[in-house]
Amino acid sequence: MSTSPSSVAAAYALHHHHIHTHHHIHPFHHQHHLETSNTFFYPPPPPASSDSSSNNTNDLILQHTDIKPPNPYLFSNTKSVSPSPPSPTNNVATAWPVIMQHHPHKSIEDYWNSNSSNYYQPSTYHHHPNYMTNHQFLPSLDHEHNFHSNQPATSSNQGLLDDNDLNLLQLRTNNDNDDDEQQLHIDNNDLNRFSKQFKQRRIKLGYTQADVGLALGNLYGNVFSQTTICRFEALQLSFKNMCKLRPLLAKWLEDSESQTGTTNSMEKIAASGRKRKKRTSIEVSIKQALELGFARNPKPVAQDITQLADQLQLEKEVVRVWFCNRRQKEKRVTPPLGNGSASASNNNHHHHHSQHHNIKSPSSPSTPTDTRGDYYDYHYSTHL
DNA sequence: ATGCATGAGCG
DNA sequence: GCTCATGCATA
Repeated sequence: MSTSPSSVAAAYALHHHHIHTHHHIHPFHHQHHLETSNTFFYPPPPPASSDSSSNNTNDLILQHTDIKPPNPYLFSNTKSVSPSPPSPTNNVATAWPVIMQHHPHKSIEDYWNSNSSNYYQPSTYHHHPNYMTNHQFLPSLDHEHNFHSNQPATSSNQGLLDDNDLNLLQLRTNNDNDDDEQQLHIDNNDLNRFSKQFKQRRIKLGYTQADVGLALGNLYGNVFSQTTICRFEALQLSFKNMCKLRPLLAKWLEDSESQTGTTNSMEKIAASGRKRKKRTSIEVSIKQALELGFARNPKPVAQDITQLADQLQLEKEVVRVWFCNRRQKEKRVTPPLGNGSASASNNNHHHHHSQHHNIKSPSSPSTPTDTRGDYYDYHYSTHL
């Protein structure tokens, strides 16, 4: 089943070709409230209590109101049609040879204001008609425990499941009401089994991760990237995030398996907003130093960050972001392995002490709308 | 598959 | 500035 019925590759190739062929950085920027203008629904954001101090619940209750009816007005079916184009990523692998190296004491604004080659003209899903910010419809969930999974989940073929597990797609419901009264009980075991099964069946259907992400957009109004689908399958998202995505993916799987040979097509609308900073390449030795710093103090204050950045000859912003990402990593359902057994399961028990203390800058927030928020243009490439 | 990055929302 | 969801670009 090496044939992926995807047409994303072509779209990717087209888009990237467009990137390094044309230059379209001009000052006139359009209105760029894309999220709101393209959003079908805009429920009030959840309380978003994110810290472990907030709640303790053993079972997650998921409101089932997030799944939207199919979105028929977009795209037609191309499943099992495309002759399996080459991998999208390989086409552009060498387009941007320059890796930005460490550049201490340089603010991000300096980069934004310079037109050096440190910035890309990014492509983004944000311009897909079905794109929406997921903060906008996240159910409020608790998730400060039930963490104890140690699934490898990185290779593709392990833990094969048979079709008896189909019932995983139908979650237990507490209410019989069809539309909005359903509540789903999800725990780590659910997620574990579902993610494995999902991947297995996705592959069986001949879809790539990217296909799924786009199909979700066409069906339910939320586009997702290959990255997100990949992380879902590998349990590399937060518990809450996993629970949010699970119903959508379950529904997609159902639909795809029922109507074999119909529906589902994918398409990528290439567009670009502001340029994206090039990914900083951090040396291995530097990373080790950062890890040490993280072990010492996972939440360094600004001063600590400055100092560390100074020592390591990195931009402060890079260090700050590194710590942010590192903290997020700790919160995944499948946390980073390696370091014995220290941090791997610290989400498992119901601790309820706040851990936000030294993270205040009492004087000035100073960046309510930072200077980075300017889009340049939007280019909707005429695909194919 | 994953490293660094963006942006929303919250103080 | 943080968290959190998410993704481009790349290994």
